[in-house]
Amino acid sequence: MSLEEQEKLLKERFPEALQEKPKEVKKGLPPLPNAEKGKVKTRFAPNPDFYMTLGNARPAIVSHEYARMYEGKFVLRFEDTDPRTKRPMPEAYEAIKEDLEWLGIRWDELYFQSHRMEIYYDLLKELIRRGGAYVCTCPPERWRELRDAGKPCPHRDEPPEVHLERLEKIFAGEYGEGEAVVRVKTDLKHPDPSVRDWVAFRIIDTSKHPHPLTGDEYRLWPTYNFAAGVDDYLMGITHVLRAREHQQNTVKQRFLYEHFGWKMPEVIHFGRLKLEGFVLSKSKMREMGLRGDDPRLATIRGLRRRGFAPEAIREIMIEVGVKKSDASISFSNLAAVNRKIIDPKARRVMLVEEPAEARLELPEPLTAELPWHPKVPELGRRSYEVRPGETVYLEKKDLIRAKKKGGIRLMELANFRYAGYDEERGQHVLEFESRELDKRYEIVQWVKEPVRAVVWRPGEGKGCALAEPEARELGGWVQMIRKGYAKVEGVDDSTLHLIYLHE
RNA sequence: GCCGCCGUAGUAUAGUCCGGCCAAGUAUGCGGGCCUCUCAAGCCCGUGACCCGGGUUCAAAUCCCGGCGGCGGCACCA
Repeated sequence: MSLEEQEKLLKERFPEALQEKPKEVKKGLPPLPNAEKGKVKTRFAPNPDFYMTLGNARPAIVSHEYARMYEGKFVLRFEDTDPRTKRPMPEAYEAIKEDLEWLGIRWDELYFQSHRMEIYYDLLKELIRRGGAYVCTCPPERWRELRDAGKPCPHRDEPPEVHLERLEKIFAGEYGEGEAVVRVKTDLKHPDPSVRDWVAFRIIDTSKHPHPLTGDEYRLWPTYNFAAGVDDYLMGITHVLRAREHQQNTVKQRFLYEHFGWKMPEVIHFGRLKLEGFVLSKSKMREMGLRGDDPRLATIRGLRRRGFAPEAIREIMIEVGVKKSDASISFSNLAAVNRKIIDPKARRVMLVEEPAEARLELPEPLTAELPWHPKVPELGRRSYEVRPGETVYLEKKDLIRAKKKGGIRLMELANFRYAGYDEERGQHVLEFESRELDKRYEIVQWVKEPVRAVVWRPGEGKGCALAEPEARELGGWVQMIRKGYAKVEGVDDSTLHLIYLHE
């Protein structure tokens, strides 16, 4: 039976079987496990050691979005507990907040871990009393040997009082960096050696490495696993969304939760994120030695300056979601999402990058009326008058094609016959043909009495161009006609600065 | 090396838990067309994927086993 015959038969006998089922097209993030409306609490916990990057935007956006979806709460927490190797960058705190706000992310609660040290110390003492942690003064190499052998260090089984005493000595400054650490008891036979009695606190000499917020006030600092683990509980976080590099940390933190008798939040790990053509790693970005808002950077402020809309970044992050596999965002995909958002706001501007002069032979002056946007009349219009014999600038390429085709149409102005090249004056000569739109000819942008423009194509460099005079008044997004979208940086010395965005 | 996670079109994602409505959806890209004083936007048509090999089953993207591939972790970083 052919498909058609089968369909016919079905239609006759069981018409209900052919009813189209309304297929739910799910937009947005998949549901969260064990989530209840009104009770979800998520967090974004950046280390303020650099500007926020697109990579950071993923946990920030999905965490915030989940809180919003479930009408829950969202926490912003700065994890600045390493004044030595990942020393916080003082300006990063405010920069990250600004970037989050720009992305449309509002937080219900704000914390700085460096201001929570007393809380961590109290909990540490409690943990020691419970026999869940100990102060270890073994030399690192010795400890490593024991760990690899799956054996306890001599301090592990000492009574809590000994450790509490030693802890006081640490506070009193009797131990230097590396001379003592606090370890959480886990499983000495755990297949992953790094899980075995992991370090919860270490000494950092803040007289040499002052913390930007607390100076040298504290010298015993919690590690990520202690501080984040404890805070997620204390702050009532129900769902933790973080990258897969934290998978082992979840294993480690589970031991902490067991010692305290706490319930672990749901933890979701997602894969690595790549953006075609960009470096996403903070350390590599730092090495590049560029300003935080350089448009070549995949920092939030870099993308912002280049012209990406916050909605576009949000949308793409929600689309990518929280899968465990790695995701590589293609630039054209990001551009497409962005284009849809900015296109209605982008005024069309005529700009010539490889200019050649053309003299217009006209019987009488002509005026071109150009709307700033073909579909959005509210954006207004401007007009230019051209007089007989006046010089305009066109793209070299367009003039070459005009020569081949015999003519050219200057946008909204008129059709011209290509009448040759005036060697003496170094000008192409275009002769007026007609006003009405002539589809035989290519429609091109043109400029007269232009203003200087600099177009910065991130990754390629800056190039000079000539822009129509009215362009001086522009701001925000523009579309360089036939070239692509750009962001207006500003005008100085009567030069218009543009950053090329995408096609 | 050891431990762990993941493999759906060029890219991203839906479907995988609970096998059949999947002859695999959507977006973007790409090709073509329509519309349009931009090569933009909009509209229409087309293109293109279940990592490989076995097994279970009437039926496998989905369950099982084995390969292969990618990624992550193995810090007194976060």
